[in-house]
Amino acid sequence: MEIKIANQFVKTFREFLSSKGLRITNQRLAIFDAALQFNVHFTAEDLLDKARALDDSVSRATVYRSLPLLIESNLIRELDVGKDYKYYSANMDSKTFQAQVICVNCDKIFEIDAPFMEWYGKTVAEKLGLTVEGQKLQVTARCDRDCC
Amino acid sequence: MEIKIANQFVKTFREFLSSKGLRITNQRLAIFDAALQFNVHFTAEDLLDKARALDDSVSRATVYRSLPLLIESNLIRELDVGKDYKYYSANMDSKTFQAQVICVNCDKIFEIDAPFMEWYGKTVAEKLGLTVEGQKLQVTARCDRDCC
DNA sequence: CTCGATGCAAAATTTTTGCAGTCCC
DNA sequence: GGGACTGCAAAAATTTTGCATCGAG
Repeated sequence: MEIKIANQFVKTFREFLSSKGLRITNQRLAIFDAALQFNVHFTAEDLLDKARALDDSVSRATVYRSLPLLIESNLIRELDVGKDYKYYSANMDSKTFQAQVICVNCDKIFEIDAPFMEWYGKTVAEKLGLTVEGQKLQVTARCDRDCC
Repeated sequence: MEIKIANQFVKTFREFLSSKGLRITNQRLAIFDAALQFNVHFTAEDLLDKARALDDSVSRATVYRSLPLLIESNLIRELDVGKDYKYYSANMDSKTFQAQVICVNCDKIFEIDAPFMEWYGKTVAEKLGLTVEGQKLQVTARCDRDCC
């Protein structure tokens, strides 16, 4: 069943590429497959490693060139939590707005639904006469003992 | 009067350095003075330029080594809006929590009071059993025509 | 076949660091 | 005078890019 779900996403990805007139290459498929294998957030370098396990011809450059496509296709989300590198995660169709809680002790990232925020940010931006494109709420926190 | 206010902050900075057993050097003073001259957000490179106008012996390394001090002293705030470099701004004692609205058209950063958010983020993190260290709300938006 | 896509390595960009010399206290 | 501080340039670290080659359609 897991595999069926993954196949569903792969199909969506292939359709996205086709609709944009982009080519369906082994490398792009390997990178996307690799992204789906992560249960937690991953970095570009993590993704390169796992993609190479599927197709060892995948290069770092192609990973970096593919990430914007995956984001544009809405199948991957980018998470900038203020580190020098970015995190990514497969976007399993979570429709509601999510806030991130980042633990400074264990570096774990919790994502929690915060549907109210969407309204709040929109209201704030519209007061300035701007059109909202996106928003994020990040809480930096510290685990006392047993969070990890 | 502007100058008097600035002098007040400079005094605070000198006291901060002394209390930490750090030395009061011309370079550190020039960098801090330069930071106070900005009316808008600035980057490390902006700060280097302006600090060099006050003391041309200031090096890039010293700017980068001073920024953490200025942040720790609570006289400067760091703003990571997801670009590859960071923004900074003199922290003129704004006590309330502020959200940032970043325009993708003109790159302008608006800061608005959002005191409610502080409570919201805290509540969310505490539900996870974590202690809040800090938080930020960022809205990415687009100006239609006359915002800049 | 054609042109988009890739791999490689070099470049770019921001920030950090090692080291020898400087100057605050 | 001693050790914190600085400047310089090289190093880090992540991401981007130029170019020759490859391969999807």
